[in-house]
Amino acid sequence: MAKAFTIGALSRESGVNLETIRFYERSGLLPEPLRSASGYRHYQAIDVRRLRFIRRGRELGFSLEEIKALLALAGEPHSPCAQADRLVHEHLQAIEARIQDLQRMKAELSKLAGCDSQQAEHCCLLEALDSRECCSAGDARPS
Amino acid sequence: MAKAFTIGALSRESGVNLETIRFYERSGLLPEPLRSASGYRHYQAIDVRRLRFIRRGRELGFSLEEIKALLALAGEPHSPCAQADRLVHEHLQAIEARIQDLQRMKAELSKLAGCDSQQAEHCCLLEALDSRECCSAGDARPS
DNA sequence: CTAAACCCTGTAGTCGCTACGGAGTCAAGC
DNA sequence: GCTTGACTCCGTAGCGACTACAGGGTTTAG
Repeated sequence: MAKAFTIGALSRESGVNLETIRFYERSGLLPEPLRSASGYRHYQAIDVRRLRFIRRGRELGFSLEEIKALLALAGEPHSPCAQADRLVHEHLQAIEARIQDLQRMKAELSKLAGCDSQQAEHCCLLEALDSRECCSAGDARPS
Repeated sequence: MAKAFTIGALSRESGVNLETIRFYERSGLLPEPLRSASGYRHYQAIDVRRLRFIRRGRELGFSLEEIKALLALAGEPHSPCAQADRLVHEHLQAIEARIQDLQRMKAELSKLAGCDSQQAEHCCLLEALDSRECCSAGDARPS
């Protein structure tokens, strides 16, 4: 009755790479599935759901450890979800910090871009890396 | 005359971890330095400068391979800096893409945050991971 | 002279996969 | 029954950018 999937079918169904599925099993994110006589893994619908959960978590930037924790929380129907909420908030903060980081990089890089000197020794871009000064700084050379 | 640095001094001077310096040497970013009779590395001021260049590149998010390329360009005084500029532009695009990515994550996570159900089975947060639906979706529960 | 601080090499761990090699298994067509 | 091709198995190694040992040798200050 219950439809069984081979690992290839599970991969197609869940959108998770086949080798990644085996990796998740080794990592303890997926339980060890039943096996056929010849040792082939056999999965059920619930595994598709679990894998999609994991995939979605990855798309949202959670680490595998965080996803493991979320899965454990989801499996405990009577535990409060405050912990899950805390995980989300921490993760949000990490993402915001990362965005700040990248925006700082972007701003600095934008200042460097557009140098078209014909000689590397006058390239404000390479100089900027050298000296932390940018084209627009006091002793800038014409570029 | 030329002040020589041990690896520890170079580390303090450049702000790059001592083990990382050795790693950069193995990776071909730093030339192999002179050695004392007992095998200790001896560095010069130019190495401090080179390491700072690398550090600055890392702060701007360049990969070690990209930094290697930039260093090569900086060492070629007569080559045009157009190549360096292209590297910077490509890197800028990658950063912008990454920011977009993170902002998408942030937006989705923000929708999930704030659930305070007392039971995981009603936690919109975990459900959202399960079903791709969020609290604010049609069948949202009071939270 | 001794102890602390430094340095050496080589190797293994992190994270989240991905890719291989070399084997065994299964289903379909002839 | 036999072949072919697609699938699966396992174990291991690679990526990038470090970081952290272990188990030694060296230098320096008191």
